[in-house]
Order: sequence, then structure tokens, then C-alpha cells
Amino acid sequence: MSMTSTPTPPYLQNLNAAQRQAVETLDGPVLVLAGAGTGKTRVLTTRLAHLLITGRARPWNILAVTFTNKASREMRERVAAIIGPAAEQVWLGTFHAICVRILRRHAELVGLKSNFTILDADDQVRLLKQLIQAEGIDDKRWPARVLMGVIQRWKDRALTPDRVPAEDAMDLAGGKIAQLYRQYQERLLTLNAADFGDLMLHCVDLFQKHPEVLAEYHDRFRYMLVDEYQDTNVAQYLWLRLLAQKSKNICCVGDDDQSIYGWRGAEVGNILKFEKDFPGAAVIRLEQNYRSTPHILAAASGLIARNEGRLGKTLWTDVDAGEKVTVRGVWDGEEEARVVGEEVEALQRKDHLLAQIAVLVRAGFQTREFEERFITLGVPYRVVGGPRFYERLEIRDAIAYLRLIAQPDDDLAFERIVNTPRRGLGDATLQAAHQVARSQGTSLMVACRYLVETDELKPKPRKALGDLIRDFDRWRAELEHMPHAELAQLVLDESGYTAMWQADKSVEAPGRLENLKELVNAMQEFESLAGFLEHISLVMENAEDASIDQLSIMTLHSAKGLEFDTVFLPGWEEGVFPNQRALDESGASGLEEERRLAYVGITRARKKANISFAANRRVHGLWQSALPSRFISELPTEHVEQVTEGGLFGGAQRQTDWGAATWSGRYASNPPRESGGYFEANTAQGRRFARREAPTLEGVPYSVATNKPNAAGFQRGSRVFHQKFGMGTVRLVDADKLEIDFDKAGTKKVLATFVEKK
DNA sequence: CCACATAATCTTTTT
DNA sequence: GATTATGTGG
Repeated sequence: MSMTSTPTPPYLQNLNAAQRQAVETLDGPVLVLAGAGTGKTRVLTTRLAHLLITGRARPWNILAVTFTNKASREMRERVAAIIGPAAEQVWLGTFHAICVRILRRHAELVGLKSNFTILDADDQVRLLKQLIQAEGIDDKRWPARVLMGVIQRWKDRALTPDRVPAEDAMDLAGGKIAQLYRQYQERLLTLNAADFGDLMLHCVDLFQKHPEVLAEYHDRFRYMLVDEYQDTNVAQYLWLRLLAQKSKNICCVGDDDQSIYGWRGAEVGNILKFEKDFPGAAVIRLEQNYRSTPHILAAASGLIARNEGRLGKTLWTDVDAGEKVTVRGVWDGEEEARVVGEEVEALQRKDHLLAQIAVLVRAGFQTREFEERFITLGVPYRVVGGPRFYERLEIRDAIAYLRLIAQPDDDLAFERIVNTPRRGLGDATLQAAHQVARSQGTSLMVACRYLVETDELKPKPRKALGDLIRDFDRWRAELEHMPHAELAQLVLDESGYTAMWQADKSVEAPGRLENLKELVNAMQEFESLAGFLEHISLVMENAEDASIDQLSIMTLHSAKGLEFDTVFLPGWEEGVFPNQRALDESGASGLEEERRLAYVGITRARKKANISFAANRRVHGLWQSALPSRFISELPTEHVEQVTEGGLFGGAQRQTDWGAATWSGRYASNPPRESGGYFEANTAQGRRFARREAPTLEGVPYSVATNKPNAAGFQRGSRVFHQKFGMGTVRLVDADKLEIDFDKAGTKKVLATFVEKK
């Protein structure tokens, strides 16, 4: 409004019309549908700055939520660049970090103390496992990990134990799952702990049950900004709705086509029904893409158009056509890695930066082949999102010590380190401690204090336990006088933890000692031990070194939000991508999510996207043949270049027409099966895409393998021919699995459907 | 209580 | 194929 009379400030000048509208529509609910590469972050940060510059809001009147620490850091930096240090005072952070901040203030109202511990995934599972065993449930049949997943999905949907629908809980863990969930929640409260789901859940609960608290935040947060709205779950949606119900000034930015976290409880529905949930909402579409070439955009758009239930956007760009997306078929995974390696080297010769190249895979196990290839080629690479620093064994152990100093009642930390390093405090001692703790309603630490006063334990453990408790008392007292990083070093040394790894002869021991040093170093950055512990429980990420020019290998999930000049998308095969389990577990919606993942992958590329698939791949040590992903046939042909020249298939023994030989051979033994009506009947080449059968072993132990002929007529001594390994003799038959001595290639385990009888 | 052997498992994983 | 969790024997 005031903008009409005053000249356009510089920070608004280089926005396009839609972006500017998204920035300047300040009142009431706004949904910004931001397609890939349309300047989403820019709109968010400019909008935030605009609110402050126009005087609409003071920094503390703004709540901006993101999903990742990286995104919130980036947003804060970019806002600071426009408005300066005032950016510090904006409530800007991840959903979970903001919830923690609120919960620490009102912890008693939800049954916690202000210094509650945040559990990580490992703690959660261990805790639940104890409950499962206490209930006498078979933890083989109902693994804690699986049941924890179920509980987490309930938490994502804001279902507290009393709200779980009966039919959801019926046939899990013998009908006891709801009970387990209740016990788990009770246990968390007695431990003064919360898991990640609880952070949202407790906060929603707080707002619902204490209107006076909610009113306080209504007063505070007059404008709200939400990033990646398509990834919100039900609990987050409720949280946002509660906070926005008074001011109604909520601006959500997202892209329904990039919703790829459904399996973690994200609800695409949230973004699809935004206008219904927030009546009078303005919906603004950002459709001009500033990232990719027209061919890349068209290929991605053609693919995603196959999804139903999307809001629909038409991305366009005014840059030159560029190169078509290439689709390449190769013989096997090894060749795929080799070809990618060659192309990377070719790009290097053309002075492309490695930092502008990425290999994006569907699943973590696919990274290995590429790593091996890049190592032999000497191409520097990094695997993004690999094992995380704070998840390493030695770091978690060290943190358990620190947690126990900060919070003596942290039973999970106690259990983790009582006997690490070995102190002769095994199961028997721990059982005794548990019993005392249960009967007296205390924590394990307190129970042990009592236990060493009695003669219940044998002299050895009694002394060891007494020493340990005394150590902790001393360390805790030291915390008053000593910088916490120094204390950490002291604890690691005095507890014998450092010595334990020094004595360890394994190859990884030196690395672990390095990591411990790094941990102590990192602690110096924090004001207090408590501050450090909170940071690591909320920010489980690795620092990345941007100073080296390295190629990136990562999963499609972790690539969201990033962009590269050149992107390699290997493994586009049925079963791998779309992933078979996603299809089995979530059917049609699972397929759509996989397709969105493909869309995310292609749209990461600025200049060139290279898709590939292999006809053969080794999965869990078994060779399996594969069909090209259905997504390949869904790409609009006019934007795609098929690379299938014969020279790709190497030496003389590979002169076979790989397409016909492998695929038709496959059909003969394993005809295509319809899967939820999602087959494309035909492709241009007239090939049918079929779903591959998972190998079924039905629990037959390998040693039971017989010499009797199996269903397909193979038996010991049968001469067989395999496409890759050539002639061989069957050694063992195990249902459809064969162990074959190949004349040239040695002994391999192979599925019977991949060999021909000779 | 510990060391070693065998068995089971292997999708994605912002917090 | 490789890792990780469990079970058994010393």
C-alpha cells in the first residue's frame, strides 16, 4: 500500500511480478507455490526483510520456520545481509528448535522439567525395546525399530496414546502396541525426556490446554513464514494453525511436486487443502524458472504431469534450449559407474568444476560403486549425508558421559556407559540396579548409590560401581570450576574411555580418537555444557568443507534444495527406482512420491541431466536382471536423447543385443505382472515394463539346500549358461537360488531365472 | 563376563 | 557382500 507512493526500494527491484506479489501480500494467509528453481528462498527472505523495513513488524513479532538447520541458517544470513543485526532477534529456526525454545519455558505444564533431555533415535529404540521385553512380547516378531516407527507415525499425526484409533492398533504386537505407546510416553516423562515427535506433540498440547500461553504467543507472533510447507506433518500443521488463528498472517511456501517425505509422516494434503484450511488465502504461483534449460524443465514437467492430485504449475524459462536429457542403458552397475566416471573426466577437461557435478542415487547402497570408481580415477568426491558425526559410536558414548554429568537421572545415558569401558559391571549388576530403581521409584544412578551401601552385590562389582559413582560426583563438582571442554577431556581420560580406544588394535580406533578430539574442540564454541548438549540433539549435521573442489554423491532426498550444472541420475530401474518397497507399502501414492523424487532429481540440473539404467545389477550379493524404470518411458521423447550405441557394451562377449536378450529372457521365466494399474502398457519400442519379483527364500537356511532338482529343473551338476558369467556347473540348489561354479568367473550365487539350461 | 561364531538384514532419514 | 545383532561356549 505505502509502496505505491514511494519509489521502489532496491531490494524489491529485481523481483519478477509474481515474486513481488508474494513479498508484498502481507495481510492474511498466503500460499506461495514455488516450483523448482523459481526463487523461493529469495522470496522468503525478501518478504521477511520487507516486513521489518516497512515497520509492519518488529523482529520478535516474526516467526519463521524451516525444516533444516541449514535452511534456517541460510535464511538468517540472507536476511541479515538486507537488514543487518536486527535479523538476530527474529524467531527463526526449525520446527523442532522453536518448539524446544517454547517448551523450556513452559515445561511444567506438560509434565516435564525445564532441563528435559532430547532423545535421539537410538535411545528411543532402546527404551521401547525394554518395554517390549517387559511385556513379554516376542521382539523377533515385533522389532523395536518397527514398532517405534509406528509410534512415530502416530506422533506425526498428533495422536497421543488416548487418541490412537483402535483399528490402527489391533494387529500389532498382539494388540498391545497402544499399551506400549502409553508406557513409552509415561517412561519418557519419568526420565524427564522427550523424543523428536514429542517436541511438536507437547507444544501442540500446551497450546490446546493452556489458552493463556497460546495468547502470549499470538501476541508475539504477528507474522509467520513457513518454508517447505509440503513437508509438514499433521502435528506441525496443527501447531501452525493454532499459532496463526488470531493474526491469520501466515505465509507458507512450498511445492506439492517436491513432497518426498510422506514415508516420514509428511502430508501432501496440507498444501493441497491450504485454501480450505485458511479461508481467503491468496495463492501465488512462482513459475519462472531461473535454474534449468528448457529441455530439462520439459522433461521434468512431462514426468510429473503423470501424477494426479497436484495443484499444477507450468514452469517456464527464457534461457536457450541447451542439451537434451540423456538416457543411457548399460550392461551392469560397474559399467554405469565407469561411464559416469568417463563423462566426469570429460567435463573436467572442459574446465567444469567438480563442485558443479552431482551423482544422485535413490538409496544409500548405490553410492559405493561410484565411490570405488572415483577412487580409482582419482576424482575427489564427497558423500553427502553419510554417517553423521554425532551418530558415531564413540561420540555417542562420550556424550552419554556428559549427559550423565549434566543430568544424573538420565538412565539411558547411564545404561550406555556403565560398562564402557569394561568395568565388570554386566547384566547381573544392571538388573539389580533396575530392581532397586523400580521399587524405590528412583533413577539408576540413585539406585546404584543405595546398592553400593548394601552387600547385595559381589565385592568386585560393588567396588567398581562405587568408584564410578564417586567419579561422577567429582566430575560434576568440577563443572563449577572448569571450562566444560576441559572437563570433557578429563572425563574421557579418567574414565578410561580414551585408554580403551588406545588399546584397541582395530583399523578404526585411531579415527575414533581423532573424532573424540574433534568433539572436545567443538565444545569450546558453546557457552555451557547444557547449551552444547542441546545443540547436538537438535543439530545432527556434519560441517562440510566447501574449500575443496569435490564432486557430490548423495541420495535424491538429500539433494532437495540444491542445484548443480551437471547431474547424473543412475539406477533408473524398476525395483530400484521406483523403489519396490515404496510401491509395496504405499501403492499408488508410493509411486507418485517416487515420481516426485524423479522430478526433484531432474530439476537439480542447471545444464545437463544424465539418466542411466543397468540391465544387470548385484543386489545383496545376488545378480539380478532389471528392467528400465517406467519413469524413463514417461519422459517426453522430444526432450530426451537415447544413448544406446553398441560400442558401450565392451568386448566381444558382450555383443549380444542386451535389450532383447535380457529382457525377453526375463519374461519367459517371470512374466510381467500388473501392479495397481500403474503400468504403462507400451513404450515407443513396444517393450513392456514389468515389475520384478522379489526373490523369495521363505526362510530356507542355506545349509538345507538340496541336490534335488528345483521347480525350474536345475540340479547339481546341471550345465548352465549365464549372460554375464558364461558357462558353469551348478553346485547347490536352494529353491530358486543357485550356487554355480562358472568356468571363467568362479563361484557365484545367482537366481535360477538368470541362467539357461544347456 | 567376554570373545568369538553364526544368523539376519539390507529405502529414503531435514529434526 | 558387508555390516550388525544375537547366541553360545569358555
